[in-house]
Amino acid sequence: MRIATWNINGTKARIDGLLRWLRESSPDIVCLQEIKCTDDGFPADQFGDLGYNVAVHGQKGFNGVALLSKHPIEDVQKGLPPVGADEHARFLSGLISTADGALRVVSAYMPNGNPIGSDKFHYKLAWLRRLEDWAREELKREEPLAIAGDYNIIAEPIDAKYPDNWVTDALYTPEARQAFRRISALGLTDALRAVDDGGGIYTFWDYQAGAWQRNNGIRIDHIMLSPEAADRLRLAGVDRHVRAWEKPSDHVPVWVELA
DNA sequence: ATGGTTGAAACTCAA
Repeated sequence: MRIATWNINGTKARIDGLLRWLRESSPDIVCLQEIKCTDDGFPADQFGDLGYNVAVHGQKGFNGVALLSKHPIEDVQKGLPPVGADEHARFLSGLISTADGALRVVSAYMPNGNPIGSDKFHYKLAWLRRLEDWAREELKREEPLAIAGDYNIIAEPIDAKYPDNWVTDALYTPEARQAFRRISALGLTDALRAVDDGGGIYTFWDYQAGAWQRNNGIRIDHIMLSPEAADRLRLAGVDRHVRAWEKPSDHVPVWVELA
């Protein structure tokens, strides 16, 4: 079973590429971030035509996350507890029932947090604390769980082509990297790192300054697996070729294959 | 040091 995550940076602007990618890679479950539209504006019918059930937690203009699944989606949770703690649509969770049992899947869009030291930076760190609290409780269930999305964290130097360029960016601060380590230490496995820790694998290339052409990328989109899900991990990868398509997102899909 | 680009929606912000 294939689970993928993709920050599409706008549903309307990306619909052609998104449908093309869904047809070619046909993942069972897809976590989308930055859909940048309301629930009503999300083209659920077009995904339904490809055999997907849809859950959406949208917002006008910014943020917004969604789940697509060829299997039924149950027990949908919109927003990271405490739900009243922010107005941003950044967290959506669903229980996916498959032939091999239930699997909880989270589509998450972590705050960017720039500039360092600003209100946005403190919001980022507080949000990551809330995610850590949520994950700690959820892991007590000892069930298959995948927390997938745009973490907006460069966890290690090997996750950037030029790590020195990022030392003044919120994505590579000691605080953000520590938050990632705390979440990992709960018992979650970074699937791509587990399959290939050689570095040089990126999931985001800025639109500016020819970053894609220079392969000036960073790895910030992650699929984190509970022990019960990690036991079933067979493959993980990045669909970097879609970054060369017309009107691309600045992110590319990341995926895992579970037995 | 600066500027470089994109999306959504509004004449600017977030990334």
